[in-house]
Amino acid sequence: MTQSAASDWAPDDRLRLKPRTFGLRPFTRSFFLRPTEIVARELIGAWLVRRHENVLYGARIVETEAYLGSKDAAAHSFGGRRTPRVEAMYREGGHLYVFFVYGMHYCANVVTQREGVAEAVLLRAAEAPIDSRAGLLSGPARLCKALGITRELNGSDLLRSKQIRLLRGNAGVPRIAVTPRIGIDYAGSAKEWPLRFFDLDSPAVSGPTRLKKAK
DNA sequence: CACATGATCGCCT
DNA sequence: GGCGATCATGTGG
Repeated sequence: MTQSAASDWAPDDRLRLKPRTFGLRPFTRSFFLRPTEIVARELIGAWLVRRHENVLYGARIVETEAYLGSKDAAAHSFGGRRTPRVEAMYREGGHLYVFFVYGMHYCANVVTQREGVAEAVLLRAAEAPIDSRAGLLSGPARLCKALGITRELNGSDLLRSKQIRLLRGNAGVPRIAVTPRIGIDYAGSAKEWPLRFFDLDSPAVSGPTRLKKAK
């Protein structure tokens, strides 16, 4: 097989969690039921934690994008589209939506809003616990590859799954920048909506690190 | 059934 | 800045 499976994942030791992150606390469900752009902003600094053979690995999220469901031409659920692929986006906030793109990459999203409302936050980049500059988690597909996120984890509950969870950050409020989203040229006027958020102080952000001046 | 395309990345110029 | 890899998915016939 040429396509990677979560069960084949060989974690990088640089993602092994350090003792200072062992005390990270969980999110409440209600965190994910608020407006998606708020959740996207507040997920900067949160930790995505993965278990492999009883060892914990993880990374600190530094870049996200909000996708606003049926009114957002960039969202897979635009216009109320509901197909088997998008189904996980319709779950209650706090679940994971994983999709496959370009024949070789996975992307991971955190579902927001109540069940039946298909909005989500794309995880675009994260920092490794040891070396924040390593770049192995910079970009949505590399983030998935480094953490072994594949379709097998699609639909996971990030508050309860044994395999993958999301935990609150413990390092204070980061300085946040806001720009339009990346890679959605087909989305008409929605492509200019300011829905990409990143940690201004992180070296692991994937795309442009400043907003182009208008005109 | 056939076909067009993408929420990307890495390598090339 | 450009382009090829590579295939699941959605759409249309």
